[in-house]
Amino acid sequence: MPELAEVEHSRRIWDVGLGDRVTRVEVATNAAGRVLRDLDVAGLQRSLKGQPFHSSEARGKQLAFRFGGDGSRWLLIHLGMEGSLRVEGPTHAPHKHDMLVIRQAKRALVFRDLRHFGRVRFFETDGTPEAWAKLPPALDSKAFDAAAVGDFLARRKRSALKPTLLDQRRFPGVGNWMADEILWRARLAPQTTGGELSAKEIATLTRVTKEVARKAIAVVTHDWDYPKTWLFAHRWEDGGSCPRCGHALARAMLGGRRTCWCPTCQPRRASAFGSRSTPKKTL
DNA sequence: CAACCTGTTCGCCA
DNA sequence: ATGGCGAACAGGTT
Repeated sequence: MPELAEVEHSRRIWDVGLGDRVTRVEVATNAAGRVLRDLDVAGLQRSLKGQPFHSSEARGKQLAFRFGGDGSRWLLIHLGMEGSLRVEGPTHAPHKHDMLVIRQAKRALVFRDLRHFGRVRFFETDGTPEAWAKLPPALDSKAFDAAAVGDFLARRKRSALKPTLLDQRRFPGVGNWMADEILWRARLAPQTTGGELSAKEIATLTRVTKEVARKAIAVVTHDWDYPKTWLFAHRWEDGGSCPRCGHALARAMLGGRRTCWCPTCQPRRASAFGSRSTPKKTL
């Protein structure tokens, strides 16, 4: 479940190969039509061969690995649902779900994706590839503020907050568990609609989103052990209870996603009942 | 063994 | 044009 923090962690895994030259690039020969769609494989192999690994960057759930002395060769990877980056020995024999194997003299940098929900793209350009430049403002950026969140919620005033938080165009990096963690901290029921929030609640939601993003990255960087004070540590358990008030956690499908919340810390509003019915009024 | 789960995209509908 | 929502996608696990 690669979300923002796991993606940032994944980025660092390949960093052991920074500065070293690529000797060879191998791609999955079968079952990779989806992950490698629109990828010019021959062009990628030709372009990376002999080039040093220049730098890496993560934005939300997106990863960029740049190659070449000037970093002009951009390998963009999205891990999908269960994709992972790994470092194997120089003689690594590709696993059947290894979508990409970038060989260097001392190691192999591997992108493995069992579910084939990931995506690999490649661009060679003097500037920044458009696919990278047009990514939305990161959660920790100044542009991600209460005004931006408020605008977004205003356009989704009848949508539940849970699916809205999963929208990568405004909340890049937020995934299923982060969305639940954010709503729990903000004391907002996941069924609450965007139009129901006060200005103060929008400010809280924005602040908490930044906080969860920052702390999740810090946790992953240090010991990968999410504190028991987080909803995250309890949401997977059968039964689990709220780490704040001890009440039994509630679970339901919302927007097609398994959702966990505390019914007492995150009370539903009267107007939220029946929110799945068709709106009778539009503006 | 069919259902499940996950993030994104796509298609359809209003 | 835009929002909302369900289906599709892949395949290991239950």
